[in-house]
Amino acid sequence: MADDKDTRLREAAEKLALTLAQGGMQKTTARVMTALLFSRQETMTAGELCEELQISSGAVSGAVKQLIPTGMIERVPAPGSRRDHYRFREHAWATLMSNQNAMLTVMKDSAAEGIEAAGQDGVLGSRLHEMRDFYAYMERQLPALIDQWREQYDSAG
Amino acid sequence: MADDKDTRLREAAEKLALTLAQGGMQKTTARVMTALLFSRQETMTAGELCEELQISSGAVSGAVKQLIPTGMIERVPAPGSRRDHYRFREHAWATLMSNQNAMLTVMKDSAAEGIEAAGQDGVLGSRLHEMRDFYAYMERQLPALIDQWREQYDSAG
DNA sequence: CTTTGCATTTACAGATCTCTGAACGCTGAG
DNA sequence: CTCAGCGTTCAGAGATCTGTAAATGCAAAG
Repeated sequence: MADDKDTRLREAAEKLALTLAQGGMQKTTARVMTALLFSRQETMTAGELCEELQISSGAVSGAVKQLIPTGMIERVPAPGSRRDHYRFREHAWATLMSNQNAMLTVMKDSAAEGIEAAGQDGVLGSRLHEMRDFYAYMERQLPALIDQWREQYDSAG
Repeated sequence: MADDKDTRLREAAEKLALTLAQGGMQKTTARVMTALLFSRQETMTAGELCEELQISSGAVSGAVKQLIPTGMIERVPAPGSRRDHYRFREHAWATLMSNQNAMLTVMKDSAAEGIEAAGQDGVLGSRLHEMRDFYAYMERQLPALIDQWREQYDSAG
């Protein structure tokens, strides 16, 4: 029974990992992330990840190396143990979306660069103008949206 | 002079393509997209894309095949010419962001699936609960944000 | 109906990426 | 100071992806 639910959990994790992989994320990286996300435990060691996902310790090391800088997971100091413990980070989703803001900035800047070279006129000018306007708008509004969610979520408990 | 600006334009296009490629988009697909985006012309033919990007016609065909379904570019009926003309689509950015809504739904559903299997309690329960709440919120608010931009942009002209 | 010009498809080759297994290095225990 | 137990790094094998060139398909023009 608990075993059955565990199976469903593992399947859900793998399914999501596959979707994320389609969307550009490294396959193993995605699997490590979803394994931590769908784990019943608070944290998992590298060894546990190896066994659960049937991958080498080198692969885990590499995945973790990609995940930590994005803020999705974190290394947890493990007193009394030499093994590294990893945990899916609190508010990771909000962090992830905030990181996407960087991409919005890139897009906006790229449009601005084009306008600088081509001017505001003509087909190209208006195309780039719309692009710059759109991303400037999103760049301003998205963080506000995330903050709103935080407030709403914190107050609702 | 115009040549100089054209160079800057082409460089800006390639630079953005590279960034998009880092973010998971196919390299050639990204190059085709940015070539159309930064083109002075309203539309470009497949042949022009081949020459500009120094790639085969097969590669163009493949890239276009990926780009059209996402709504980023469109095929333009070319009366009096057998060549296909392609154009960067109006409001493509808003479309692109709307498409991301599908991903938000996937995330929300995945969280819900996990909760169904694991319940709301425990570490896992609250982790998934936060995830579901966050994505449900974004799924509702993002389309509204895009609409707001449209209104603002249309009225400002 | 044939020809012509283009787009598309496909098989293949080349490049790239990613994992594994082993060597290496670090840190804490004894 | 040495050993044990990890994590990390690295070279190489394997798989995957992607672009090219050629064959194929299709549609308009003559």
